[in-house]
Amino acid sequence: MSKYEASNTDLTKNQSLVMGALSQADGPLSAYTILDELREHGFRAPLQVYRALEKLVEYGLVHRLESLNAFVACQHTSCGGDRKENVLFAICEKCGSVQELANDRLLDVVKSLASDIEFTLTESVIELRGLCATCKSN
Amino acid sequence: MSKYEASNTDLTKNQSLVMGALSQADGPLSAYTILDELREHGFRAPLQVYRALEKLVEYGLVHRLESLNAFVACQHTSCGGDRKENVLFAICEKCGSVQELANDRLLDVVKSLASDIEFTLTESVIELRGLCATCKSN
DNA sequence: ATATGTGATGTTATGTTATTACATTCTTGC
DNA sequence: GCAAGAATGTAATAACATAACATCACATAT
Repeated sequence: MSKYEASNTDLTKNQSLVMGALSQADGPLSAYTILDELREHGFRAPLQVYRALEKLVEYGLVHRLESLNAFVACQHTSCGGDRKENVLFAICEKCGSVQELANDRLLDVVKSLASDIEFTLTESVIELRGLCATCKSN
Repeated sequence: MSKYEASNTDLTKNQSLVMGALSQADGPLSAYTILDELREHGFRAPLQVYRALEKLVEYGLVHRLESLNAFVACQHTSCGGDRKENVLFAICEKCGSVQELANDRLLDVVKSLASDIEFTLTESVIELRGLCATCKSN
């Protein structure tokens, strides 16, 4: 049973549909792409997607990629709602694939930097842009 | 003489106007805010702003903040066009202020992470969200 | 069983950010 | 002068996101 299915019980109908679309996708999707995919399931307005995404992000099941204005299903067991400083993404600018990484050393550095300037960290947006291994070698 | 004025010679009229707006601002500005500020100088369409911003970002005089869809004047002597992996921003969610930091330790970690997954890094987007020292204490 | 509160949903309209397409003007080197 | 390339002007449209308000579904207290 996948993480998505395990959490599914708690999701509303719209949330499940959006989660399903993101889980099946092989990369990030924009809200409007999700909307188009879900029209056959009765979706009609962007807000239906955005509202579901808001909750899914809150639950840690979905991440928003700021540099793409897109959303991607969490690739970890779960990110929970409380570790928004600990995750980063490597986004391939050729094939569009996204790898999600969690790294404590990075978190340490980020926290230390924040502390140097007395900045109280609530969330960190870390998105690496470049070429994935596959695209690099092709 | 400020960095902005020093570089000014090489900028076109529209680029100078946009750079001026960003330099005078005490924080990040959206492209449309810049447009409104420059209407009195003859600006009429978003593209005039976006085209100037594109060049200014290329020259390293301006940074784009992905999590705000906004732009901010570079706070360093200059960022050049070639160090797009080495800069990060601390964005206060209360007052909107932005601090620009350059940190080699962070860069090392990011490079090491990228290398772990054989990811070829071309740019890194690192934006810390939280409260600045001033807002924290008030 | 009814009332009421809360969260989710539906719908329309609108606001905000960014780009496409094409015409014109301004430089710069020859 | 004049050709090539950069910058600009303008209109239209695409893409992303939210406001405002009505309705529905369901839990639970009376």
